Amino acid sequence: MRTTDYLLATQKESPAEAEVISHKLMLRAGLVRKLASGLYTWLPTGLRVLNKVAAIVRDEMNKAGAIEISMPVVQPADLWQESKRWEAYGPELLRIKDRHERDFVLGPTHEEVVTALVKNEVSSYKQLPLNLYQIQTKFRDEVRPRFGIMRSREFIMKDAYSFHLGEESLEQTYQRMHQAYCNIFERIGLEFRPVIADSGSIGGAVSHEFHVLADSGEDDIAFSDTSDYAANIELAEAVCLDTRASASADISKVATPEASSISDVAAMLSVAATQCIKTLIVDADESCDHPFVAIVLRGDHQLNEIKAEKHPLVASPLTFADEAKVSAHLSCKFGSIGPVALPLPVLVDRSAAACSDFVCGANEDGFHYIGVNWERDVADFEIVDARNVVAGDASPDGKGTLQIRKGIEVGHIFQLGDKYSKAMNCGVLTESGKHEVLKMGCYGIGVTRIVAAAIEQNHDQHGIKWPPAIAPFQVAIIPMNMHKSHRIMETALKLYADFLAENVEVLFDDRKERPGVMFNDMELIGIPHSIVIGERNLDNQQVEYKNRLTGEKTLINIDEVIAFVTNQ
RNA sequence: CGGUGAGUGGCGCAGCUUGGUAGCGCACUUGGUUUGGGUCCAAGGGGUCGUAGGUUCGAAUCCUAUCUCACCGACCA
Repeated sequence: MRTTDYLLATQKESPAEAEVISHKLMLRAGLVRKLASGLYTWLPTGLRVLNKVAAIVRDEMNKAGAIEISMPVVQPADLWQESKRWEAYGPELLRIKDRHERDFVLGPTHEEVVTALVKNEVSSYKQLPLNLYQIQTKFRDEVRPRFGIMRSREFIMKDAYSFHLGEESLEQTYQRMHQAYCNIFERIGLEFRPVIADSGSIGGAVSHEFHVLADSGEDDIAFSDTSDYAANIELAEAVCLDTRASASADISKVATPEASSISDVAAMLSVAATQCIKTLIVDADESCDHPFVAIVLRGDHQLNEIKAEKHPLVASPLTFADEAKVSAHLSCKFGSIGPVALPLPVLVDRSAAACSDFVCGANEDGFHYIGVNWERDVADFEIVDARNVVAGDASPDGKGTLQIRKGIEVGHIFQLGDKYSKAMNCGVLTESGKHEVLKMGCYGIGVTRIVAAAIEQNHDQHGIKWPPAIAPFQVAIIPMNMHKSHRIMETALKLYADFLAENVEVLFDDRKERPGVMFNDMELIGIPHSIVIGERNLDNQQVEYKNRLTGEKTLINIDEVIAFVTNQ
C-alpha cells in the first residue's frame, strides 16, 4: 500500500475526550473515529488490525472443532420473552419496533437465537456434541460507554455456544475452549491470565475469565506467586490461617465520642485497625425473620459484595441498609454498631472471627466495647467468607501467597448447564429414545476490546508497538526526499515491489514529506519493521533497518533486505 | 440515574466577567525555501459560535429552555 493511495488519518494532538492511552493512540494513529457515544467507525488501519485479531480467533476456533455460523443482529422479542430475559436483561437491551409495531431487540448476545436454532435443527444424540460460533456485531446499551472502544455500545464479539448430552461432554468442550483461548492470546502476543470468575447474569456454575494484564484494567485479579491459582477478586476465596487466641481481657465499655470510622476509633484507642472489627448492615432476604443482616469484617478489610449476596439470609442484589431505618431499629448510628447482643443475624468473616480481645461498636452512640471475644461475648454468629482478598493473603490452593494486579477482561467462558435449553425446551432423543434437555456452554471473546487491550499493554511515548501478529502492516518503507533523487525512488520502488512479491504487508510512504514527519507517523502507527532509504547509505548500497519493538537499528545491503526482514 | 465540567472551521484552544462586524496554533490549498526526526516565509480557502426562544438599536458574550459530549460514581461484558 502506498500512503498516497491510503487514508492514513494520523493526528498530532489527541481529542480532549480521550482519557486512557489506548483511546488516545487509537484516535491519533487513525484507527477509529467516534460517531456518537460508544459508536465508532473503524478506519483502514484499525480495520486491518481488527481483521487480524478476528482471523486468529477464527483459526483457533476452527482448530478446536467449532463451526462458524452467522446469526442476525436484530432478534424478535418473543425469543427473549421465552427465556425470561426480556424482563431480566434491563435497559442495556436495546428494544426497537418494526413498521408493524412488533417488538425486536438488537442482540447483546445470542443464547436465545442459537438455542432456538439447535432446537429446530438438531434432534438426535448422534449430532452431538455441537459447538457453533460467530464473529459478529453486538449491541449493548451501556449506562456509560467509556475508554473509547474498550467499553463501547456496539462492538464485535466472537461468541460460541456448545450443546451436549450430559455434563461430561460439556466439561470436555469447556476444557478445549479454555485451551483454544490460551492459544489465541498467546498467538496474538499478549500477557494474559485465565482466572476463576463469577458467572454473573449469564448464569451457570463454572466460569473462567481471560484477562490481559494492564494497569488501566477495570478488574482486580488475584493470583498466587507460586502456583497457577488465579481468580477475579470478586470470587477469590479469602482463607484465614490464623487461629483465635484465647481471651485475655474482660469486656468493657469505653466512651468514643465523635469516633465512628475504624480509623477514628483505632486512633482514639491507640489500637491497630486489625484489632478492630466493623459491622456492616445490609438488607435481609425476604425469607429472613429480620429486616437486616449484620456482616462483620476485620477493620482493615473490605466487604466483597458478590460473595456476601450469595448468602441465603442476604438480599440479592446486595443493598446497604438505609441508615435512618437502621437507627430506628437499633437506636444507634452505623458507626456504633457491634455484634454484642445485636438483635440481628450476625455473619462474621473468617478473619474477623480469628480476632480476640477486639474492639467493636457498643450499639450505643458514642461508645465502643474493648476486650470483646467471640462466643464468650457474642453467642450466636455464623462464620463466612465475605471479604476481598488483599495482597499477601494465603492462596486458597494452599500454595504461596496472593498478588493482585489489574486486568482487562477480553474473554469469558461459561458452563451454562440447562438454563437456556430448559427454558426453551431444547433437547434431543437419546439412544434409548427418550427426550433429554441439552447442557450448554458459551464462550465469548471481545474482538474489538482486544485491539484496545493490546495497545494498553504495548506502547511507548512515540505511539503503538503492535505485536507483529496483529500489526496493520509488517514493514514501512521510508524513502527520504524521494522526489529529489532518482536512485532513492528506484530503490524504494524496487523494495516495494519485492515485498509485495513476497506477500509481505508493506506500507510505502511515498508522500512528499520531510523525514521527521514520516518517522513519527510510522512509529505512531506502530509498524514493527522500517526500511529507511537515504542518499548517505545508498553510496554503500545500503539501507537502514529499524525495529519498532526493540529500537534496534542496523545497516543492511540492499539485496539482502527482503531476506533479512522476512527472517525477523 | 447522581455529581462535575465542556460545546466557537477537520483537531487543540482563546474570546464571554464589562454586549459593538469572530481570532490563534495545527491541519488543508498555492508559491518559494528547507531536507536523516513534526523546517521557515508569504498568500489563501473554510465557522448558522450545539439548538430554540427571550432581553437589546445590536448577542459567541446576558436570561430561559433544550440537546449533545466527556470525566467521577452507581451499574455491567
